[in-house]
Amino acid sequence: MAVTIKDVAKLAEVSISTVSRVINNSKPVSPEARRRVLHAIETLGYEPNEIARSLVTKKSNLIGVIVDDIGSAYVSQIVRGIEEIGRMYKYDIVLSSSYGDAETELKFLKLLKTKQVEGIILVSELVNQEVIDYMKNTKMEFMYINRYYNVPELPTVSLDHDNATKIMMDYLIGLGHKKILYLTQEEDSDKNIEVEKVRAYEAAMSSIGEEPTLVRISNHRMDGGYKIGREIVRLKEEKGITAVFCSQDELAIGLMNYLYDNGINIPEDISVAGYGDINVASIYRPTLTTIKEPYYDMGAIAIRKMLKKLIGEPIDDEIIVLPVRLIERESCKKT
Amino acid sequence: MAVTIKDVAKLAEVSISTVSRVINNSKPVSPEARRRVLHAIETLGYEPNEIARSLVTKKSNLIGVIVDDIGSAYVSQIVRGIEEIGRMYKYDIVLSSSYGDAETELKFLKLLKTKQVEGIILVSELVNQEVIDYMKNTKMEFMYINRYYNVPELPTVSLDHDNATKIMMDYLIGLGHKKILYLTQEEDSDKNIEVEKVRAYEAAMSSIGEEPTLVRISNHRMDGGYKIGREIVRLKEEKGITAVFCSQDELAIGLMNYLYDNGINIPEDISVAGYGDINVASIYRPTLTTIKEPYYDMGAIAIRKMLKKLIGEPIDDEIIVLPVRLIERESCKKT
DNA sequence: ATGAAAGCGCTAACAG
DNA sequence: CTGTTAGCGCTTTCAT
Repeated sequence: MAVTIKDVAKLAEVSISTVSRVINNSKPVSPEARRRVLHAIETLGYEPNEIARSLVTKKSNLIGVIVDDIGSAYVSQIVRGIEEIGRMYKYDIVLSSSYGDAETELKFLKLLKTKQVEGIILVSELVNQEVIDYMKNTKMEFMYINRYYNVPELPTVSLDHDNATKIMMDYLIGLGHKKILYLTQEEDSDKNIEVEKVRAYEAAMSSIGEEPTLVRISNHRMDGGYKIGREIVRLKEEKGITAVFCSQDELAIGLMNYLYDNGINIPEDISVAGYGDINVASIYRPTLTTIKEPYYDMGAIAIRKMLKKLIGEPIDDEIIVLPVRLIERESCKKT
Repeated sequence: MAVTIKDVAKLAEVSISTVSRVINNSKPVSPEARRRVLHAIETLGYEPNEIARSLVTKKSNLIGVIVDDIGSAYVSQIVRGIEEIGRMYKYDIVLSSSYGDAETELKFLKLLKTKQVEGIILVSELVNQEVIDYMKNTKMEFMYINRYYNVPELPTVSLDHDNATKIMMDYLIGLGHKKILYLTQEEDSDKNIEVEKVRAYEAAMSSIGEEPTLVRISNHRMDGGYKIGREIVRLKEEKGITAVFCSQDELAIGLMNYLYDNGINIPEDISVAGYGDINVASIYRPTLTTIKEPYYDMGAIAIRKMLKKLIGEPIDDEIIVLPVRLIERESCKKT
């Protein structure tokens, strides 16, 4: 059995209350008693049992984090932000991956609650009405991060996708491109952020008097971008597309792989732009011109807001909209 | 205040023990009582407090995981393995990142212990004698995963690097390469796995009657590989190097970036091989021929062994040595 | 400044 | 099958 506060008290010849007081610095203790307690702690190698402490204080110093997949590059960046800031406030992270399953998300939400986490940050890739309802009805602190969908009902940290899209389109147009293709997701829900991005894309196209060329696919991962490559090359021939703006970096990389494998050069033969700035974007050659979604910051801000509430610091209640910016690299060139 | 077992007992008009029994299915309960309890749980929305439960059962169902950096690609794969298997046994993961700081590793070790985790998996990139000593003297379950160093004193899941190196060298030699350069780390500790890899490399070179060409660098991340590119090109000219075997994929990718940026084609002008099979290895173009270190499996095996001990299942006590294999891709060609 | 005692929410004998 | 009771290790009144 591990050494407890009782053992320390006995050795130091004081009561357990006194031991507790020196551990927590909660009340004045005579120098002499403090010395003996400290010495006892030292010789016994005592370490307080946080579980027992939590039971009485109702503070677990735990934040639950449910992610889609910790193996996903952008997710791990978000978690990095959460973890690093949480640490500064002495909070630990309990991590669960839902692997895109809606039921699992809900299950973990409940499970983490039983573990007495003080708040939950959910990094999701889907929109789950059950989760929304559950979270609206429980008073646990909560923060929602979703790269693909807007869920205004839940507290979140959001990005100005409309503006970001505009910036990229302006950049491409500034480079002389007119026939710009936008590779996006299939229409599923009006919560999909692609609806506003598509709208911004179409507005930009119309501003230069061009017809939009939209390609929609269901698989927004790399292989999705790869598989659609053929179709895009066809469109390039048929419509004279000179630039492809991909709604996600993964799509862009997949597409560039297809083009590489088929002897088409980037950016000489065609320009490709991404959205997200995942890790590989700067590693891949040619490096990918893209919009930087600040993943680390998204995690950091999410937990910081949560912690402020938990700690009772004054909270800036407005919705935080993080800046997005254009990262100009090699994959797009003047036409 | 949250609803407790007492509230349920009162509403169901039974004792709290009965409630406990139905929750845990630990002892027979009359159908009638069970029905009432279940009903009460339902109407009150009762969820057991795992903290309280842990305090008495001494089972937290928590595994502490300390990693170097969750944002690192191979690390997140290991964690994925840990998390996924842990989940199957109803264990949750408490995650901490040490960011390569030895003191932080130790601090987290102690911290997690106070949180009553049942075991700790440490994914480290350094060798920390204090950690070794601490873990040898505490009876907490422990598992050590280190991509760069062997620490035989600690339970671990290891890879057969000697064999892996041999396999790669045989492959390269089979392709007709003779002047093969090995890009490795600076000599620091005899625990560095590079000592056995270098030995295997040298043996292979000597078997074909060639002098080894070793290049050592301190920075084994991507920019390290990039920066050494110039020197490697020089060696290529001077010694007629036709293939570069990099001790880590990161190095290989960095090097390929340098070569790309300087108009040198892979594999036409020079072959490049990696070690690790990190995510980008298959994404980058040309795709990287490499040795697959099974990161996911390493995490999965580590926690599985730990859980077996925790659960008391019979344990196969031998050291598990995971297979490594050659992944033949595009970056190496016949000379 | 210190100790005694109550109690956090739950499980596990123990008795019936 | 069920209720009573004693704790798990700790914090926190409440006295002194």
